[in-house]
Amino acid sequence: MKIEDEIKGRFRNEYHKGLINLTFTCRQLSYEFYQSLKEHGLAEQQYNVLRILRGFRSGAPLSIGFIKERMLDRNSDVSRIIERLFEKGLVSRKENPGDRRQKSVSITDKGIKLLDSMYGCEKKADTLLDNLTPAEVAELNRLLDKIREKE
Amino acid sequence: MKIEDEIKGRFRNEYHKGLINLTFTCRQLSYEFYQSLKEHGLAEQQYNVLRILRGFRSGAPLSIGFIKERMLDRNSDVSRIIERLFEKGLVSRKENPGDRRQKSVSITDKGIKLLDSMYGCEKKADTLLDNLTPAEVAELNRLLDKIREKE
DNA sequence: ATATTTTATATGTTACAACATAGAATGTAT
DNA sequence: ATACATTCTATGTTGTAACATATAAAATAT
Repeated sequence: MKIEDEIKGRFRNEYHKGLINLTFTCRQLSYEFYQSLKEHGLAEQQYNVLRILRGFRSGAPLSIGFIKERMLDRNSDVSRIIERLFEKGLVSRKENPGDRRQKSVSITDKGIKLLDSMYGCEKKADTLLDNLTPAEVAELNRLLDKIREKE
Repeated sequence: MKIEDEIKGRFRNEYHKGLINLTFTCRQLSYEFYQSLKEHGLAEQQYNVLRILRGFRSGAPLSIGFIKERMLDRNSDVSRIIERLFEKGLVSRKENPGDRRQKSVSITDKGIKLLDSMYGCEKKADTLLDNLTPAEVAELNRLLDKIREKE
């Protein structure tokens, strides 16, 4: 549906409309994805952290900072996200003897099993932009990259 | 910058990349906008509510539900956002005598003055997509509308 | 070796999203 | 008129973002 019909409001100009459209679309997609995560009891950021832990399993254990750098939001509050995953038994966390400032975090077998059972969520993520043709997705990526291209 | 270089991660496919790119770009834009709001002591949702209250001033006072319908996020916790604005003296809030379930909410003079002093924020919002040409913004809007076009 | 700076993480605060539930007022059915 | 359903708002909970500050450990300077 056109954004004008979804939002009960008017736009000052096309650029304003684009901004609202971006925000609105993002929010809807994130909501749809969240619905598929919810049944597994994971919040979005917890899922992201678990995936990083699984993805870099060969380099495990990882430090909080290493995980943080790989989050979409680099200011993510990884300490507390790990804390919640730890309480659920999905990750282990110990002091790093080599550098006692750091924590050594690893995904547990339980965490791996949970992620494996969530393959459908990964599939879901890949379908969220399904309405676009490959050429359109490429164009979308180009436009988004360009938006962020500040001098 | 291309999303591949901003994110320390790999993408399963173009669609996955598009989704991450959307999320990442949105987050960056929202952050930039937030920076311009911050100096005025308003959070993003508080600003949005104030703008709705000013925009529909002719029909004031408004109910919580009316405001909620006009928020980008229709599940917004308007009760508590209004509560915070009320504490700052930016809105008034009384029981609606016509329907005592409802609250009658209006923006105060102080609220109007604050918004007037925030004209720069409005300008800021209009520049966030400045890197795109008008044709590109139109194309972006078309793509975003199409993404949401589920049967 | 001691002092200073930097790094890694934790913690506290405010604002919000998403959700569930509760309560009062209103509308509707009988 | 009374029972039931619906509407509107408030409130409680969990998870997170953004920010500031704290603290311990490590690196560096002197």
